Amino acid sequence: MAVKHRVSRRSRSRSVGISDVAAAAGVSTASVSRFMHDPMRVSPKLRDRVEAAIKELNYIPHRAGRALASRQSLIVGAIVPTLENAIFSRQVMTFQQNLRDAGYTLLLATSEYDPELEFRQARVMLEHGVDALMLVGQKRGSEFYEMLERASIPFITTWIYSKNSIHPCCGFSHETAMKRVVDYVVELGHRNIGVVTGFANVNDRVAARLKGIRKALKEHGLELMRDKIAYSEYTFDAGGEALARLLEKGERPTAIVCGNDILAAGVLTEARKRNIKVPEELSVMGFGDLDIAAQLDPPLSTVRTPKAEIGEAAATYLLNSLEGRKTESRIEVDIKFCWRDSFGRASKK
Amino acid sequence: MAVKHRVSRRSRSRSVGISDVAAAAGVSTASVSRFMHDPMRVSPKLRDRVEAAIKELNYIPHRAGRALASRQSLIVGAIVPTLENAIFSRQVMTFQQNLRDAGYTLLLATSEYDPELEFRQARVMLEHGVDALMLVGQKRGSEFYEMLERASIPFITTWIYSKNSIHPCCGFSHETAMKRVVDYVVELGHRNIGVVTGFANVNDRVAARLKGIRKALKEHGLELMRDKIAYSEYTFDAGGEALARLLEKGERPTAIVCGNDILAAGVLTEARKRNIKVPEELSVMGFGDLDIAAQLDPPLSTVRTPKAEIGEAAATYLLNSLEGRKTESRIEVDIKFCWRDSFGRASKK
DNA sequence: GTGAAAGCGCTAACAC
DNA sequence: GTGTTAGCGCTTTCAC
Repeated sequence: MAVKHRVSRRSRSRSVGISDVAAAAGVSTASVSRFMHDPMRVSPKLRDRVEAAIKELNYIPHRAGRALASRQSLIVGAIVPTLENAIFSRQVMTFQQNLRDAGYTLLLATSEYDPELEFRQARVMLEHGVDALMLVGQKRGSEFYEMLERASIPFITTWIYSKNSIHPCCGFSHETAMKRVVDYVVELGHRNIGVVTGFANVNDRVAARLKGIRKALKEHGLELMRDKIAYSEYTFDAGGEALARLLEKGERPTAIVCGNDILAAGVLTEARKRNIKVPEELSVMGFGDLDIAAQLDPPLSTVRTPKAEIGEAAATYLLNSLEGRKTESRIEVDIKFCWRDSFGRASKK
Repeated sequence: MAVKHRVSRRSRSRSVGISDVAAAAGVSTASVSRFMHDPMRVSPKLRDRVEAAIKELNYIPHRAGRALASRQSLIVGAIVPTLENAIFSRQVMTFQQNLRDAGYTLLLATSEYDPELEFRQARVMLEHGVDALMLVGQKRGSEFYEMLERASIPFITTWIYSKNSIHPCCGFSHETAMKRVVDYVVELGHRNIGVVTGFANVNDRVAARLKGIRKALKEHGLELMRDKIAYSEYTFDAGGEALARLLEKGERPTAIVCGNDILAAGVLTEARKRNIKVPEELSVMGFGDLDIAAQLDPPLSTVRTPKAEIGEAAATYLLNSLEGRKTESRIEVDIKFCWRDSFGRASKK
């Protein structure tokens, strides 16, 4: 069976092509091509014959040929860090649906948060002749953007927004988001705030969030001490361990701000394990608003990010660019703060 | 900006191709091609010149050309129902990683559980000349399989397993899985068992699970009454509503068996809302073992399915087929029953 | 080991 | 409206 495929690919009796259809219908290949793209451009008589021939022969056009001749692959690429994080899988799904409705197909790769790998994947996509490309984040070497420039295809960076962004982008300001969160956290009386976050060196969104946190604290005359930050992988267990590390050092924080909901869930569990009451003794804040956030015990306060909207807006931007339509290239989406039971006022000691 | 792309695509000063490289290196295109595929097949002197030319010109080979000439796209397709369900996004991610390591790229589409759409997506993939295809489930019209047959590419159906499967497959028997679950549930003393499940008419795995449930009950002299089944969308809220519907009818079940963990989570929440104690008054069983299962309150009993393993095994099978290696085409993966606090003995009334 | 040249399946300019 | 034809960028015989 396995062998069959290999053999058959090579020696396959040249599968039916446009010329076979043309011959069967007694027309030229050009007419078949015209029929394929816009049936109304050929006469009814011819139309029927071509249609019949296509059905008869089970003709499936070969897009590689088409791509070569028309310089359009009708493929759009997307590279996301991972599909294990629901925010990206949701984004990709919506992206794909919108592309499909416009006749494009999705070439998908994951970078696993590895810049090196992301670059290689992008290169492969360009080799495949993608008509456009969606990326996550903006932090990458200049060779990357130069490569895109040379390919001169539209691309967009997502989960990033700044009015003055150098590149087209679609997202929100992580800095502003966290600034606002922490402003409110301080307002609730918290002074000793711990942070559980992903690794900032690999991910520009994490760095921006930290910046926002620091900014807010500074404005309130506070400072984010190094021993109040626990860097962690984006897993449930790592979140719990991160809290454990935080608790080992100095005075216990009254609030923990987390880089995402998975980490926050881990923190919640670890807190329960240690008999620390949430939110009475410890307030916990997530980020992302995964479906699970509201189901946790206690329900998790978090920041709702519009995952689907980002996927859709990215698709819309790229499609507009491809079709030559005028379109906004710095797209801000709304986030929402969801205050649930996991977060409360600072306990007065 | 938008316009720029369109214009530039059409009028782009023919980007650098293999002949440019050949010219720059003072060799034939054949030699460049040889160098690309196996540097050792050209002399060291020539090798250096070609390598330099490629760097110099930033040459990026165009795979459409290659695909046309070599009859290999180096693209593999995957169609899954959705990426919103973590089992599929996990599977896809692993699938993609394994493909990438072998030099293939992933073309991805979702069917949204719509057979019609799945068929169209599959067709598009064949148009793109995918070298192989991964699908979910086996229930589809014969035109579908005939189309694949004509394309004569290897494909595999996943989340399905049967020794005697007509098509290559990789998964487990949903029927056996649920039979074993229910056998045990009955052993725990449950006689009045409710089922919250997805829609069986669109999904062969759901149907198989129901079959397994019925079979187990029958062996124990029980029967699955129609009013003990609640069909539901695969969402959290729908799971809760499904439980509500079940409770409206007749005597309250002592156990609820769910089609997946999301539904089960909804059931759990609805039960709490109604002050029904889990597991004392109502036992709840999920399916799939998502990360959240163990975090729910109480921790959810469920069936662990090897999502990554399925993605990997599917990739391995397809790659083996493509490379002409002998390979098992009916692959069974192990599932594991996770008994956690949400499930207990039937209460004695 | 290397080059020349004939396509792969399709589109698009041009001529009718 | 329709057909002819010259490529698109690459691989792959086949000679040398």
